[in-house]
Amino acid sequence: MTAVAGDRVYRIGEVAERVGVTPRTIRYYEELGLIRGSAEHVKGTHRLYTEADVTRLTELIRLRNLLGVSLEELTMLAETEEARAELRDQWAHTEDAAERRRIVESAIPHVERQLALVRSRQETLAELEAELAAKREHLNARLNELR
Amino acid sequence: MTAVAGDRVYRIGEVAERVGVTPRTIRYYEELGLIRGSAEHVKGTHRLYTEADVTRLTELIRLRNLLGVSLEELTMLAETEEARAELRDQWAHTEDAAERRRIVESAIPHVERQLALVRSRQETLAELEAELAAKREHLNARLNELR
DNA sequence: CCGCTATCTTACGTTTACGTAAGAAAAAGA
DNA sequence: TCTTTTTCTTACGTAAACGTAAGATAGCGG
Repeated sequence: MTAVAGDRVYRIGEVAERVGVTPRTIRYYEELGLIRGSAEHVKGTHRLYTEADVTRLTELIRLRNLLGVSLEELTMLAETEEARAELRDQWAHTEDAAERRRIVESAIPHVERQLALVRSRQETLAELEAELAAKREHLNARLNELR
Repeated sequence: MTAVAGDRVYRIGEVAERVGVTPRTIRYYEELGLIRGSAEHVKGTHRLYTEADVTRLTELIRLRNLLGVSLEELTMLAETEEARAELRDQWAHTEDAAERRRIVESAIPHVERQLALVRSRQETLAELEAELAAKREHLNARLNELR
């Protein structure tokens, strides 16, 4: 069970480059509890990240960029729940189905909160778009009027 | 030509409350050149704002909130052009049509830049939404699998 | 085992976007 | 005109989100 390949680990520099931030940012996020580390990382040693960690971090950065939320709000949104779930997911492969179900179940409302937030933002953006489009039309009308 | 009514002016406190910010924020924006003031406001006297000013400020705040851009980017986006255009618009009522046309023409690409930005943001949000929806589906599938 | 490079920890520095305090002055109201 | 309220200017303070520097150490390639 030494894995199906793909359990390659990355160091902070490589991860940072892949997701488009600096190592400092990643350590800062860990410090805030936004990503794991505080527990499973032995102080003084190099931090190691899995592909799943990279995926998660990428998602967080996207949420930050697109929604413009503060890191505190982002922490609320993402919670450490998912990280725990991801970790326990592998651990759960040998565990009983009931536990696995509980984990998956707890992950769903979390994704739905993100979805709701994204959609809400889409709606307000649609309103803004409509207003800008109307404004442009109005300007064009005025322009024709002046000929 | 003492106006058609509606040329009521507001002081900074009232404006701030209406758009949902503090007076300090408004002064700060003026300081950055995001809104007018530096020129037409006599130092030491109370600042006065028209309904058009309030509208403009509201729009700026919305762009800031929805797009999450920095005030520097916002300055680029909004430029002082529009403010000037607005002001000159009334002044242009007595002016020749050529000048009025020039003003309206210059305002259009400005609105289009904002529109482009909003739409671009909508696209990336749509992508994110699709991914989140897929993720939710995946989780639901796993959940059914566990029964 | 060794050297070199990437990381680690600690801690102070920086930028953005305002908050807040203080004293003076303008403007509104009676 | 006098009082009261709101605003003005100036300037230092602050929270968030990292940047940056320094000295030590981990860990990979040889």
